[in-house]
Amino acid sequence: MAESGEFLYPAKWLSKASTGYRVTCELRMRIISGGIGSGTILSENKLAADFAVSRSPVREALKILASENIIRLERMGAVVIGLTEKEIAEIYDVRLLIETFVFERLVRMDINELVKELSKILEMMKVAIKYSDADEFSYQDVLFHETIICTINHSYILMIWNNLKPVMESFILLSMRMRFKEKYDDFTRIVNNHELYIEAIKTKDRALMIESLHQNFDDVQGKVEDLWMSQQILSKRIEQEKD
Amino acid sequence: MAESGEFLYPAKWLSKASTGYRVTCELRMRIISGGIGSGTILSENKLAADFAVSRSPVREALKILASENIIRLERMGAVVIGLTEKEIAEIYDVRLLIETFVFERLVRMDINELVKELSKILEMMKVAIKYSDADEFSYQDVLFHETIICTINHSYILMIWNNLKPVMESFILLSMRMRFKEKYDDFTRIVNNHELYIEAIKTKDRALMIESLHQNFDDVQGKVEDLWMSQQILSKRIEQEKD
DNA sequence: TCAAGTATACTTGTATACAAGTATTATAAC
DNA sequence: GTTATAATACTTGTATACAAGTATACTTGA
Repeated sequence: MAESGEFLYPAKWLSKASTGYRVTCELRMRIISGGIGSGTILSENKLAADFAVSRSPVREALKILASENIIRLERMGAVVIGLTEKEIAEIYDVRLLIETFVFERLVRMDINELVKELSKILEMMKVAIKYSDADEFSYQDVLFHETIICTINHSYILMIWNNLKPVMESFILLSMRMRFKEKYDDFTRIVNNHELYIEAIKTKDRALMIESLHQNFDDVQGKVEDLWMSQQILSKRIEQEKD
Repeated sequence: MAESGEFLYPAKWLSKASTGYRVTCELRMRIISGGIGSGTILSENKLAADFAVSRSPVREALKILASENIIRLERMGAVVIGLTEKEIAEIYDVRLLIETFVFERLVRMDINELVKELSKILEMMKVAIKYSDADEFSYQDVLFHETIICTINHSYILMIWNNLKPVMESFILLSMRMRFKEKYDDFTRIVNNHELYIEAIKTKDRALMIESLHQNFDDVQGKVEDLWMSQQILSKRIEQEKD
C-alpha cells in the first residue's frame, strides 16, 4: 500500500490490521478531513487502483463507511456524504443520549474500579500533551468515554457506540492534530473537563456530568471550517503526488 | 438457493434482493428463531454449502449480522449470540431512548402529515389482521415506528434505527406469526396501543407516548420461550430434511 | 503410556475472473 | 441539426483461486 507518509490514519494503530481495515480507516480519514469532498462519487475499481489492492477490501470498506453514514451506496458508485456541522451536532446528540443513559445506570453501580481506570487514562492524556502526541491524546480521549460506556455491560448501547466510534475517532484525531499546532492551551481545558466528568461519576452528580458533556461538545463546535483549512495543505500534497 | 418452503424470511420481501441480502435475512431469522442456537459456531464454508452459494455473500451476511450483535466474529468461526431476554430488554431500552428523543423533536414540528401517514398505516394493520396476514402486519408495525423516526430528519438517530431494525423486524415477524395462530385477540390490544401512540403525537402528550411505548414493550416481553417452543417444530422439519 | 513433532485438514483474507446490467458515446439515418 | 440505435466502457454482485495461518490428529520416539 505504498509509503506511510501519505496516510492520515496512524500507522501504529494498524500494526496487525487487515488490508480491508486499513482501507476503511484511511478512506474514512480522507472523507472526514475533507480530502475527499462531499458529493464525490467513489468507484470500487478506482479506489482499488488508488490503494493498489483488489476490490474485495475496498468493497468491505465501502460497506462499513456506508453503515457509518459518511457515504451512501447507490446503484452506481458510492456518494460521499462527509461531516458537516449538522452531522457533528447529530453525533453529539447521540453521545449525549447514550452517555446520559449510561450515567443513570452508573449511579446504581459500584464505580470504584471505573474511577481508578479513568484516572489512569487521564494521566495518560496529560503525558500525551506533555510530549505533544496528538494521536495518543486522541486515543486516550476516545478510550475515556468508551471505558465509561463499557462499564454498564449493555450490548446494544455498546453497539451504538461502536457505530459512532470510528467517525468520532477520526474527527477527534484531525481536530487534535490541528490544535497541537495552533491552540495548545485548549488542552488544559479539555483535561479539566474530563476531571469534572470523573468528579461527576464519583459523586454521582447527574447535573455536573451533563454540564461537562456539553462543555466537551462546545470544545469541538465550529471546528469544521478549521479542519477544512488544515485540509488545504493536504489537498495540495495529493495534487503534487498526481503530477 | 433451493425451494421456498424451508425459508423463514418472507420471499415477497426479497423480490429483487441480492444473494448476500437473502442469506443475511434468512440467517438472521434462523438465529433469532433459535433454529441456529446460541453458541453455535458458524463456518463460512459450511454456510456457503448449506445455502448453495459462494463464500462472498456469506461473508457479507456474517459482517452484517456481527454489526447487529447477534453473532460475534472470532479468529476461527462466527459464534452465535442470538436473542435472550437480556438482549430484547436492551433493544427496548434503545427504542425507548431514541423514540423519546424523536418525540421531543416532534412536538416542535408540524405533525399533520405524519399523523395522516400513521393513520394510513394503522388501517393497513387492521386489514392485515382481518386477513390473518402476520407478515404484512409485522411489516406495517415496523413501518409505523420507522415513519415516526424518519420525520425528524436526523441521520444519526436514523443510523441507530437502521442497525436495530433488522433484528426487531425478525423478532416481531416470528412473534406475530405465532400469535396469529394462538393469541388472536392480542391484536386488538396492539392496534389500540398504536392508536394511543398516534393520539400522543397529535396532542403532543409526552406521558401518553411513553406509556404506549412501555405497553408496546410489555406486549412482547416474555415471549422468547414461546418463540423457542414454536421453533421446536421447525427444528424437527430441518432434521427431517437432513435425512 | 505419554510427549513431542509433523502432517493434514481446516480457517480467514485477498486477488482474480466472470456475468449481468447500466450509462455513455458514437454512429447512422432522417 | 436532431433523433434513434448500436457499440463500448463502465458498474456491481458472485464465484473461484490462492496464500498464509491455525487447530486437530496422528505418528514417531522414548
